[in-house]
Amino acid sequence: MIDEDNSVNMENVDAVATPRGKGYHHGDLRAAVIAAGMKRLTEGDDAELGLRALARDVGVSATALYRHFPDKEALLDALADEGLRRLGALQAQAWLKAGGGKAGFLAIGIAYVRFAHEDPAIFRLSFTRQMPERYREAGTDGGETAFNLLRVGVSQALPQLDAPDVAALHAWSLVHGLAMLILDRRIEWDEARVEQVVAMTFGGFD
Amino acid sequence: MIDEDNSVNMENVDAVATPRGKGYHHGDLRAAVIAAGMKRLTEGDDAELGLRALARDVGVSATALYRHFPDKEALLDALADEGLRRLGALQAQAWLKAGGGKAGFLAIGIAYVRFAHEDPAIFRLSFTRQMPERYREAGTDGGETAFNLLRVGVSQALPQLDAPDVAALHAWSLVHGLAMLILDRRIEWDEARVEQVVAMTFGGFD
DNA sequence: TCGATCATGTTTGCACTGTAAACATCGCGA
DNA sequence: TCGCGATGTTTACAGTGCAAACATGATCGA
Repeated sequence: MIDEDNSVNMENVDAVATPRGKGYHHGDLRAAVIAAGMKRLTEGDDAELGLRALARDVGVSATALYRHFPDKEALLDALADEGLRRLGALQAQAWLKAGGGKAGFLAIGIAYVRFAHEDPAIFRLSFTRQMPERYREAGTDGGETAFNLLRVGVSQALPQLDAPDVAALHAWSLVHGLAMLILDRRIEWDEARVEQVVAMTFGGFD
Repeated sequence: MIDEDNSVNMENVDAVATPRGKGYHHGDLRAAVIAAGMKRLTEGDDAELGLRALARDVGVSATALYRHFPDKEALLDALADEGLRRLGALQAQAWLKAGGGKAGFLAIGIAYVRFAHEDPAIFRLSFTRQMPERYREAGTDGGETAFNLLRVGVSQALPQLDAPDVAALHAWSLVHGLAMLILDRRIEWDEARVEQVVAMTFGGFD
């Protein structure tokens, strides 16, 4: 149930709390725990991710989780990574649906903010967490996808730009800041307004 | 030691762990606790703000803090508020030093990001925390200062703009996103680059 | 000046948390 | 078939936020 790229195959994991084998051994606990965690993150904006609670969800003793994660932080890292992967998928989808180009670029930005609004707990967990060093070298970071999409989007949508990476960072910062401010209730969610703000950067280069 | 506007007078509060009276009663525990908390936040990027540790810093039993804060969350709220107040002060200072106008506006933005870089724990605590409802109505929020400065800066620096609040939100989102991405080590701190990115918005309206 | 009262501090204890250590069970390869 | 490694369980421990009962000392009315 874990693909070679480390992502969790969510289709075969309605197995939350459903041991595949009859008894002692679970089958694929790691995937089940991650699925249960994501479920908790999805419903209920303030997610309580206690080890014991998570273990109970899956139907297993608390310390069993230590066979698959060195500690709680590692578990949260895995959840964060999964969240980033979902975000990346949404962005790719938005890009395609908008037909690429400048419109697609704008769609990517809006998808970013919308994701934060619709799945606040996942977004917060995914980003509000110091990037572990191990991800810097290893290619396991699901978050790279998100930024790379932005970077590619910039250079494809605005090929005439002289400083594409600065522009990409600008775009990323803008949507990330918007997302965070909405998450922490500094500003209210208002899709129209978000589009206005994002368009100021994402559409205003030419 | 608490001014009428609820801010903590930090000059008279080298009294961390220094009871003013001789014995049982402390003098001004609330202020001392906040000072101790800010100290912990300043040194050491990952602040451990346990109630017991904080109480030990101040030289008082753990449960004494409950005479001044209903619970830990309230204590953290107070620390967050103090952090926002400091940020506001830095921004005001930057604005003045740059002589106001468009340059001052840009300086405000850079000060925002620099604060996040130099005092990461304070910045994170101040923002990564759902805004409590009580602050929405009451005027006790130190964070209003920060945003209001931006808003005022926008309208003063760019009076010809037709949608000043959208521009202000744009500016805020940009610097906030930059700050957060740096905090969570998604990107590295690089002052020159930050200036470039910020200038794209803060200097590029005319 | 005395004494009650109330804000402020302490002690004790409880439920809960992450996690280490020792033990149980299962699956697979020799 | 046996045994060993992977996986799961039980038990225990230190640390946490917090409630309750108690101690102290400052303040204010008689």
